[in-house]
Amino acid sequence: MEGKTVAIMPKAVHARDAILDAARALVLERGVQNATVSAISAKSGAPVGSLYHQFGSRDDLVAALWVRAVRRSQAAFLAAASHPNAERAAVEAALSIYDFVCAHRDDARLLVSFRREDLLHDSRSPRLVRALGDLNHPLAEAVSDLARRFFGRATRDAVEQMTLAVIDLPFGAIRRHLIAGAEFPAALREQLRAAVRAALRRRGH
Amino acid sequence: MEGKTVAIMPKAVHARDAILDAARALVLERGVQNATVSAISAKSGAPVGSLYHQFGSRDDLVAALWVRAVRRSQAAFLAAASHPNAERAAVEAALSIYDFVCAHRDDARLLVSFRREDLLHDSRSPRLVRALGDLNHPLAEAVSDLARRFFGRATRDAVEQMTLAVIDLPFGAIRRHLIAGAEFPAALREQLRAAVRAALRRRGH
DNA sequence: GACTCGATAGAGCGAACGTTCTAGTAACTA
DNA sequence: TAGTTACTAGAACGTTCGCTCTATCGAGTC
Repeated sequence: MEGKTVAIMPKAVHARDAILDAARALVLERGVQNATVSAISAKSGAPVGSLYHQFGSRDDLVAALWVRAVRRSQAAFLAAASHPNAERAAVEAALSIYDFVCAHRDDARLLVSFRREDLLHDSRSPRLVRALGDLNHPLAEAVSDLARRFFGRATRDAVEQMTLAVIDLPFGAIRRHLIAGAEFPAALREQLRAAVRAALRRRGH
Repeated sequence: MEGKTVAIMPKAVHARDAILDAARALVLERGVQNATVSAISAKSGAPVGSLYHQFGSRDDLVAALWVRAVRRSQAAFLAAASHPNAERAAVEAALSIYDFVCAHRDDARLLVSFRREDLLHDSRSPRLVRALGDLNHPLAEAVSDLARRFFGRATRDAVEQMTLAVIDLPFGAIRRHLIAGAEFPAALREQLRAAVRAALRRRGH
């Protein structure tokens, strides 16, 4: 046997975040299907057995990657949405999505690499379905609350309109640039703000 | 060789469109990776050999599926964008995306199932790269023209702003509902129109 | 030192995939 | 009829994938 690096380093447990970072890099490089178990193993240095010991399956590993990015992106949104003034809360929450994308490019690019639904299509594991379903609860509640405060009610239509303004429009505004890997146009943030305001103003309920 | 006039091709037993429809159904059912060659073969009735005879490879087949949907979605957009009044042309072009999604649900759902980039990540075939790259030219030209007519110029910033208004915002507005498979909220079209108008009004160049 | 136990390590398994291969068929040409 | 062409047909191949299995390591406890 070759005199391998035995006993030189104190045994370092392969950190969960380091493994997820490796997986994320692979996804951003060539798409989800490029993050194979052996590729993640090679990139992170953690052997296959360790990956299964920590994550259970490849699906769960990718789901954990997704969950981490979503959690990170929600933090700023929830903070902005709690502004006492309802309109400012809504507009700032919408822009917090834009700002998150600027500040955390890799996680944001991951979130436009595939869809939550793509993780569930097999729906093999009910635990995974639950985890991913519950993920959106804090966000849905915040949007509902915004609708109640801004429109005076949280009917289905009101919540839909609020969702369009503070989630769908920001998402649409950044997606193309994010995928292309390009810098954002200088004026984009203000144009988005105008669009969000307009989507809030028109009340159909 | 020269004398060979318009050859009457023996019509294929398994029509190209029928095969693509089968592939589309598989993608919509469980995502792109569910559209395996053998699954497409089983669903369409065309044997594997025929698929390779007609499409060359699985990548090319999926690309053809994508191209067909994109071409269909562009037709209405280009027609709407040619309206003599520049603002109406822009707004109607944006709404034509919304309308296409309502009228051609399956092709629209396909277009939000994965990204053009996911077809290119391997970039094995330069021909495929070209075909997918050229796909957007008509659209890019139309948007450029809209920017010139509406803003008076087609600078990078003006084109970016027009793209945001007539493509990114409509895309963001419909994506979530399309993925969920839900009916669209009744007021969505008018809210989108307001957002598009707002995104056009603010000029930063 | 002896024992325990969670984490490390990677060779190897069965299944599924994209692709190829060779044979066969129907329609048109001459 | 014989030949040509465009397509049908599906068994078979080699690769790669997710995952399992067994052995080992090393820190903590006695």
